[in-house]
Amino acid sequence: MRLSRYYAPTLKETPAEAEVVSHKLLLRAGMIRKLTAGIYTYLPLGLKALNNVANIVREEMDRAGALEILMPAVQPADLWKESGRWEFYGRELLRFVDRHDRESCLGPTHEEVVTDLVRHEIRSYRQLPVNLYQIQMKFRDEIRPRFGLMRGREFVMKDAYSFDKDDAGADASYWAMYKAYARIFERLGLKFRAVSADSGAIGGSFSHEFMVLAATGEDTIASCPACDYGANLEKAEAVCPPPGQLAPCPAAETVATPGKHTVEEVAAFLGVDAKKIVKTLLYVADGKPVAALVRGDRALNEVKLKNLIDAKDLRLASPEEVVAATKAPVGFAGPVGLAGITLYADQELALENGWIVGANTADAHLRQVDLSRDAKVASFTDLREVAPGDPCPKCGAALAFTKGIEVGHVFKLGLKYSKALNATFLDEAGKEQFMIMGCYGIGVSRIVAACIEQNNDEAGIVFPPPIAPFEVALINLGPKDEAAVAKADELYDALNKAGVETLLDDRDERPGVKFKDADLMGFPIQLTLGGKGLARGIVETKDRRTGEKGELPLEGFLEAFMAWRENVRQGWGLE
RNA sequence: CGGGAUGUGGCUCAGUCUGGCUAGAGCGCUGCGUUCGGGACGCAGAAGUCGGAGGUUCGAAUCCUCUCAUCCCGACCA
Repeated sequence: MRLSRYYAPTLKETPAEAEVVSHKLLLRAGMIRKLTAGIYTYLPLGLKALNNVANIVREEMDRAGALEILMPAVQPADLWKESGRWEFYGRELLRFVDRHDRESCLGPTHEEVVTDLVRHEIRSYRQLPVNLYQIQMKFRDEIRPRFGLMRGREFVMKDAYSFDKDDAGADASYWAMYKAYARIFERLGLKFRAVSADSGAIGGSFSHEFMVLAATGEDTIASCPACDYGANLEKAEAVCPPPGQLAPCPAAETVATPGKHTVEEVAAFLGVDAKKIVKTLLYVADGKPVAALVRGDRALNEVKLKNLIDAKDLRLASPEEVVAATKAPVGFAGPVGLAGITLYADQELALENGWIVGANTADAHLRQVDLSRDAKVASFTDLREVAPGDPCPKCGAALAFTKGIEVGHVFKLGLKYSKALNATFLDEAGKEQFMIMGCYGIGVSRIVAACIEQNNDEAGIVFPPPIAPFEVALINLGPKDEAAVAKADELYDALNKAGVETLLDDRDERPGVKFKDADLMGFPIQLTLGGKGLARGIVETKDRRTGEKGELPLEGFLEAFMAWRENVRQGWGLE
């Protein structure tokens, strides 16, 4: 492709709307343009990058035995009512009525549609397993779309669904997808990590997330440097010794703590460690107040609490609600005498006695509290957030934290949808059984953004070769010099014939402009053809990732180029 | 949805607090000339209902009310 006839409007300045680096660079490099909040047009360069990702995903899905289909974006409400998600999916499901007043929605995911498809066709265990996938535009009416392609309302997703006749088969399908995903991210040239994860609203028994590592990632990954344990912080288990016999403690007593609301203030005022204090957090779960107790120096993991009590909606109580529940201002809530509110304690709180807790009275705390004696705790379970340095649940080594961007998620769904939608088959014994499902998503458009979050510098994007819209930018510094033009055309043709996608910058621009644009757009390889080099019979080279410059002879160029290109690819960790 | 902020040529912003002449700058764009190895320079030009509606005022980009949009922080998620 010739840049002079391409549509890649680059921007010198960053549009005010962009905050994160991938969004800024995608706009600046002329890859995307916003239509409205969370909805973007892919320009030629952006689309090429997107398609490069999609094609690798497709190849690996095919290799893993999945079959590509294409399902509709518009879906009837009836199906969603049948699965129960019409009520429960929430306002992210974009609903509308058509001219016949039929309720419909734009698909945010396709469990209902595939399950409906399969239940009509598959009758026998002989037809199983089957794994169907698609690469398609999803719509989720996000409360707050943000960060450009990172969280759009419309986004390209690869979603696959497996149906198996038994649990062993379902596990095999799951791990086949897991392996395919690992291959995909390796082939894309991205640094990633697979971690065990919470299965969230989609439901199911277990799941893994694939995270692209990037300092700007929204998710925190707790991973073990010694073994292969890795988990999303939401899911990471806290290790806790089993509770022993607790020494009895004297009767609880009230102590004045005037104006001391926070754990830190109370600890400092009483001259004790925050570890001796119990934090009482009031939440509203599906409209009902609940209290969660964690040690003063710990953070509550809301996902764990939500899963424990199986709540659909969980939020921190407002100050007014706290006052209503505890009869005391915020900061003095405690587990003792909290009438009508279920208490859930972190497992660590069963290990010791003599806690300091809020007194449910302004400016007062209780000490010498025995939680089993003085309060009615419903359960002691893992509720806290893991912290860096905590022991690995598998091997005990100190966990380290890194930031990542979730780009893929594999779920073992089990019977959730097959039961809801009655997807059954006859087994060997002629007995009707529910199919066992798995679902597997990859955020194709998000990968493009995540890839840029991971690979960029001051000058712009640094695309890994497999994702780059063009692998090579061929810069002709002398677009008016016939000899240079002829040579540029010759190299351009040779590269394209050799299967190396090349963008020829044949614009009548000053050299600086061309260099800046090539850097910004992030092509892995830059070749510069200028008067100086031409006279000496060489082309200049630049590896965008390392910034390293070199030369290649014009005589026997292609061969020398292909060899050097191999080095560049190896630098990316590609085969 | 709760909290915070912003809307002024295509882009980045100044001007708004303290109302007042023809609304400015840089980038970009068009033409001409000089340039030409890391976002050139000169000259000439095109381009703005100051997000929208209503109000206050002799007079509104500026003050008031409403509204729309966008961005950031939270809950959700590929």
